[in-house]
Amino acid sequence: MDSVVAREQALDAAERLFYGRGVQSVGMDDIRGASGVSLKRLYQLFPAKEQLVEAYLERRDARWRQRLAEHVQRHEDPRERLLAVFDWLETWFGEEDFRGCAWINAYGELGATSPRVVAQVRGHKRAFRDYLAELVAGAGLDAGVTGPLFLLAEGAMVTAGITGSTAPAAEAREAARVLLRAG
Amino acid sequence: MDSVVAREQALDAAERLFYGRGVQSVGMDDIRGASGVSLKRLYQLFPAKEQLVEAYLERRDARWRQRLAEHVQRHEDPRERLLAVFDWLETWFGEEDFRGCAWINAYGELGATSPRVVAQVRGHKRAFRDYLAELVAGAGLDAGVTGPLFLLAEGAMVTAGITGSTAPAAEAREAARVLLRAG
DNA sequence: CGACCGAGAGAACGCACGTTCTCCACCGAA
DNA sequence: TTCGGTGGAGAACGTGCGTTCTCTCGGTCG
Repeated sequence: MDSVVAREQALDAAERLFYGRGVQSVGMDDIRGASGVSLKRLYQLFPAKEQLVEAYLERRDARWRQRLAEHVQRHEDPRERLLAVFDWLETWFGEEDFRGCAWINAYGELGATSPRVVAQVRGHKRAFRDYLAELVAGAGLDAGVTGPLFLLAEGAMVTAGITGSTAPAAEAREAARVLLRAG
Repeated sequence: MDSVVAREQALDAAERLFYGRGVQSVGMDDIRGASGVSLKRLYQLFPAKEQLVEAYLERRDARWRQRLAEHVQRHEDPRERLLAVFDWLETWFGEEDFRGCAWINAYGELGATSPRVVAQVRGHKRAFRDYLAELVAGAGLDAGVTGPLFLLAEGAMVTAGITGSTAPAAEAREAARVLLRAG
């Protein structure tokens, strides 16, 4: 059935609007207007707004990690792969609609009131950290460098979002290079 | 007049509630209930909720940076002072009501809709970064290490908030130590 | 052809909340 | 004592929004 199409369209609109303007300032009616999916259908697909938010974060998580992995896999050298993470952050930060990390923003907006959103955010960050750990292991490095690399990446995301600059990615990459050499 | 007292009480309540539950889920009536300051008075002191939010962030910024500086100043050695920043982060993360960085959270919640809040957040982060730069200069280090130290601190704040653990502070401190040695 | 079923448009409902207004009790001055 | 004004409690107002309901219409099956 094309309810799967409607679902995709709803999620497309939700992602664009929630990410761009924040969750709370976007009404279900805005989603309907932007997606062309009627309210009735929206509530059939997602029994409440919170579930739409959850689905938005979930789908974005899958896509985000896949895009990152695709970029990283283009490199052969295991150490280059680690640094490629920061290169990818830079291209992400430079995208026109970049407005910071969707999960960090969602945590700031809903972390105090929605446990389900908190779970999504923790899941996403854990997955990202695990992915870094894989890359670290693949490069034969001490597992202890995973934490610092993760913190550098998180700091870069937050700072790029707040300042609207891509520079934090290069800074983080440079710091990562030093850490890998010294650690 | 004790309008200055009322102002302090209002800001005390605002800080407790806004930080603990997020800005949007706290109503002006909640502020009144928690502060004992009547709505009429609240609106005399702050013409709109947004200005109360602004004042909350501003006062918290002053206090936050003073607490940090006080802790750092207890150390003599300039390099120790830099590391003391991360020690202080750890005690901050361990406070009972810690819910992440108030400015990062505020940016996530209101960054898309309130330019005044964005200005507060940028101002706070710039001040923190400038303070780190001072410490770096005082230790006779290359100014280029300021950025990485800042990113480590930001990453630690965000991660401590999301995971509810103090561990990111120690991780960041250790990474900072390595960077200072290797840079 | 006619009756039913699904879906869309959008009105309606209930509630929350930012902001303002009303009413009244209190207190200092003439 | 009376008058004016200050401030508090809380009702009232307007709006926005999450969610549900109604009405209508097009299509499909008997």
